[in-house]
Amino acid sequence: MTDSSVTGLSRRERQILDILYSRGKATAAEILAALPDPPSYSAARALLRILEQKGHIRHESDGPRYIFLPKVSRQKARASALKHMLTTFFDGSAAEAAAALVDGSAAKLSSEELDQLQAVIDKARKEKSND
Amino acid sequence: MTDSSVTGLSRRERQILDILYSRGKATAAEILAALPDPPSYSAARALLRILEQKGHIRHESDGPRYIFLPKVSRQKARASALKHMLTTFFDGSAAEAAAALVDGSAAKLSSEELDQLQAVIDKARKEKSND
DNA sequence: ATGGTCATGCTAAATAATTAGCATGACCGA
DNA sequence: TCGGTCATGCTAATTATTTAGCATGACCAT
Repeated sequence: MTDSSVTGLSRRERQILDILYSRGKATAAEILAALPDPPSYSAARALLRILEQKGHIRHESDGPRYIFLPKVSRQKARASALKHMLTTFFDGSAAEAAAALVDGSAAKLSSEELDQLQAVIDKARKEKSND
Repeated sequence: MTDSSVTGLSRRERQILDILYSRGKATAAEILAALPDPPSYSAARALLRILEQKGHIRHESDGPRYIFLPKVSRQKARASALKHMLTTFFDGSAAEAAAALVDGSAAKLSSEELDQLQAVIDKARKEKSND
């Protein structure tokens, strides 16, 4: 896993890739609309071409237009993003990060969500005893 | 909270800010050493000057050299980074993100850490009942 | 006190990123 | 079938970023 998957992207490239990861897939027009401080359509297209050429995204044809998708799965991208976040902001501690998510003002978890998370913890405990 | 705090940085600027957030503070030489594909010392210095001018970092004097620090607290930077990560990779769900942290291959949590996290969840439940 | 080391600042050049312009082709409705 | 709309691709120019070079000053050891 190269670090350049994160650091190797220019600002616009990142913005576009973020949009694609949050939406799963999108047309050029949708991406343009979602871009902060949106440039011309041409500019967006050019970026998409570059991203594709670099191997970060691919496209499918949907009739007259293209649908763009990330080439690396959301799962994998997630994992590297989390890892990067851990080392940058949490001294590598997943526990602290998880706590910040539950505790943090950014989130209000429902009791259902708390239950789910509880289940994940219990599962982790169980797996631990099987070592 | 402007989005540009994230998207408004160039590649090198981000790399440097990440280093500063992960270490808390650093000298120019340390930052240079930590940079991926490190440029010249002069180049690193120039970036630091720009970041300072843009208001992202500041410096203190430690004898003959400067110590650079982020201007926005780690806490706040954390919060925006988490938020951004949630919307990009977890459909805004903090619960899913927390689960990924506990469950994910990126992390092996100790039972102590699991206990801590458990406590945070219990606390959240309790606060919920006080609504 | 002189030369080496290590820090700083500033500036200009090279490189990379971003942008818009224009050409082309498919399709649909008048 | 003609004209408008909306896609596409390619290319060149602008703008931003990144880079290294050089000057200066402090400090330490010879």
